[in-house]
Amino acid sequence: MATSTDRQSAELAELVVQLGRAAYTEAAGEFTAAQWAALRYFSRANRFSRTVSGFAEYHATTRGTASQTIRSLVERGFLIRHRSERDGRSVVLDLSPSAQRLLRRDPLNAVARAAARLSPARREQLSADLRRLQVWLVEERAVGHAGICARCGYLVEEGGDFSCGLMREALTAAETTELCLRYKPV
Amino acid sequence: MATSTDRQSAELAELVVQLGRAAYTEAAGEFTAAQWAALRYFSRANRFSRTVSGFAEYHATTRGTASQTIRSLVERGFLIRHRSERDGRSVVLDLSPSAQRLLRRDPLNAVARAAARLSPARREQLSADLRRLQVWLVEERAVGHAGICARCGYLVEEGGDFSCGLMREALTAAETTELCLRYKPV
DNA sequence: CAATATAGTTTTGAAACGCTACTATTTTAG
DNA sequence: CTAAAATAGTAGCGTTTCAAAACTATATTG
Repeated sequence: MATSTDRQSAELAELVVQLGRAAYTEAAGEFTAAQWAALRYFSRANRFSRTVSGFAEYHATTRGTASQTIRSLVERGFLIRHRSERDGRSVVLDLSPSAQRLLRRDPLNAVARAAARLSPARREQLSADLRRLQVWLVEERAVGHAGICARCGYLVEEGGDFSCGLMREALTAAETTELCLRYKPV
Repeated sequence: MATSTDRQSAELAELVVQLGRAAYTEAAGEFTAAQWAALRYFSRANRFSRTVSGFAEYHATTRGTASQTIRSLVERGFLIRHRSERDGRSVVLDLSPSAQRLLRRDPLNAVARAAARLSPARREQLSADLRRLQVWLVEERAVGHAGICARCGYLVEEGGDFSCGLMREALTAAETTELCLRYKPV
């Protein structure tokens, strides 16, 4: 039977989709949805995650497709390739300065601006609730998801210095707010 | 300058996108994202909105693309076409019984199930906040958006009977929870 | 050191999308 | 009342996206 909880939950899910679409729908302009997603990802991901496979995993697509998306951005000068020193097979990607500027025109900013109009308490609550949904979703599918070090179970802090217990490397304070694919909820 | 409000808002926007993508990513299986969106739309939209143009507007795409998406579903027997009586140019689309059954496997249900795990108060709050974001978003772009009669300014209620003040037609109680493109916030 | 796994690229084919042009109705205006 | 303009929908075309499979190169495991 269809309860009112069901209906309300379905409505909520639909709202999420609508808001998400609002992002790449309008004013896509110079980039496709996948390209915006990549730019956004590489602006937020930490050095362990800033790879082709990392983006593929985050964006839930194949490595082949991710490779193409990224190639187009590299060719146009928005992403810069470096060989990884940790792993000879890997490539690390960084945003170019021009891409950083472009991100200010990210269509998703419209959603962010709307979110900024909420009261701090509301925003915090909303953010926490959405994260909770994400955790539940991920549980159900038994897959990993990304998160920031500051909320990660692997983060080690001693005397004001941070490091990652999994990768066994030091982290700057700024890096603890970056996105990581090895994220494990506290 | 990048304030912490900015960062948190950006994170929130990204979460919304991630959750939204979670829908059509996994288990897309038999339908594409656009097709799921169409099935969902036609299962929720009221009789004034259940048209090709209606879906095109809701899904923020062109009528041509919407027409193709819908045609594929009609050909496969998931949507049924009727001529509109109100407007000879229009086509009204209804879900077939098999499509109604299929909707139980809508990948977006995973998000809905997660939402259902929230406490009623939390869920209500979350839903209200997301709707607020949607209103702000729409304001910024000066476009319309869909909503349900129960929260619409055109809804007229007299003595337990409902009607739409814009279309000047009677509505059943059940219809007041359907989605309408002529929606005007209270 | 061989076998296997992983990172990334390339090619290929299918599908999606949007644009433009078109038909058929309906609405508006003179 | 009729001509013009607007709207609903479809059809064809070219571009782009996407994913699958095959492939190279480096790492890891036993």
